[in-house]
Amino acid sequence: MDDKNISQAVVARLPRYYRYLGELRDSGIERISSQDLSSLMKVTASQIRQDFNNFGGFGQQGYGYNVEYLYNEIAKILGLDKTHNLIIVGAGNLGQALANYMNFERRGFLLKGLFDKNPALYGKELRGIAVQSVENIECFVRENDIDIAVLTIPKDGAVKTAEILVRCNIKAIWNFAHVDLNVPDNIVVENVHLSDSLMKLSYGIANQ
Amino acid sequence: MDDKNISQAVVARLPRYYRYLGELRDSGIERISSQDLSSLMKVTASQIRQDFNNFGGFGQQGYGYNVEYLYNEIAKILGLDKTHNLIIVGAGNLGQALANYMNFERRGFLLKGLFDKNPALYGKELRGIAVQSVENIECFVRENDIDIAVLTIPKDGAVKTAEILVRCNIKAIWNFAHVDLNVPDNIVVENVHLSDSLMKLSYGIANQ
DNA sequence: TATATTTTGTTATTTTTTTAGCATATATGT
DNA sequence: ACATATATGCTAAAAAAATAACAAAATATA
Repeated sequence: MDDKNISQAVVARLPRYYRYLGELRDSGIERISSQDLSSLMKVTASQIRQDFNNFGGFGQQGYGYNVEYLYNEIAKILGLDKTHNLIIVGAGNLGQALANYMNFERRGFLLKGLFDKNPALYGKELRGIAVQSVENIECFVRENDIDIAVLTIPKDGAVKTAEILVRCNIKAIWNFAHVDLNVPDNIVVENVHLSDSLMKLSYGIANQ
Repeated sequence: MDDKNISQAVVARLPRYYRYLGELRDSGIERISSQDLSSLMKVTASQIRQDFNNFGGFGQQGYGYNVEYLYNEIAKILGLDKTHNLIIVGAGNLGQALANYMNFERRGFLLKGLFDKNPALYGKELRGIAVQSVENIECFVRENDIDIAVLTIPKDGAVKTAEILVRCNIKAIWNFAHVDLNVPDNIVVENVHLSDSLMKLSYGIANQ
């Protein structure tokens, strides 16, 4: 895209801004200043202005930011104005939870396929999508314009599946497996390491 | 605990060190230098040494780090040498996934209770634990020495439940709800905002 | 319409985090 | 036992991130 050197820290804050702006919009608020957003979100007004300015000037002096406009601009920055086709690999508890939880569909993330290596699950339907064999991943991804693969399988399978997905020119992998995937730079990997998160929590308890 | 000013960035890296050290240990490696760990983990050796030195000197010049020893020390730092009792509030797909996935038990996180507001689920058992009414949370937490509450419910419920949990002197909340909980400073909150994660991924696609 | 107030965008400063450099201690090899 | 190679812990430097400061622009008010 146009902007080049946006730090990960900034990107990581965007979804939270997006969430707050959405709530403001839903409650009918039309405009907000960085100062007011600051006290609402418990971050500095300066950081808010800096963050937004990484992507251009969305506000107006003396007025502040138009909530609806800013909300939509952030959506565009996050790529939420486009739809993405995704598959879930691993139809166990977590995979099913994500498939069913597809609140994501509202945001343009469309579930197109479900895969598992356990034949007992083949044909089982979730949200109208039948589970099929992991053998089919390669063809399916190529033929159905899949952008995102969600990996909810154990680590060995995740590593192997990632290799297949790379061959299929997948754009991004949402990785719930407890392993670091080694893929080319042009493929986006977003890790959700739940046990890491729980350990951070544990650290917090141990160190008040 | 003893150490005071450990940055969040350092803490966030500890689980990953722990994971790699565990794998090294399991494959029979006895010692490792920061340099070798560096190329394995793709972080600088300097950062590795700095990180560990926040908690004391675990290595030896000319030798490196003893894998088993370091692994155990990090476990202590993360509080994994103690057990924690936890409850899951919200027995929907995600709650069930986490309950069943309790690989966490190996690390000392013991599931003690399951709660939901849907009466249809009452009595349903997961890993030998029966789902009960959210009405019972307060008593249960007080009487069963619960440290951690996992919130896998929608945001409105999460906010209300958090208030109850604060009254019960819960130590930590693992929050999967899409909302920022407002609790006193002495209560640890670890957020897992899956949609934030998915948006970061989306950003990655949009900006290659 | 003029004046005071608000509030951004941007530059400057401070703080935090990461990386580099090196003296010192240990291990290894001859 | 001595010399050489390793590799930490720590200090110093560099880079990145967060915060503060403020001029310029727009709004609100009288």
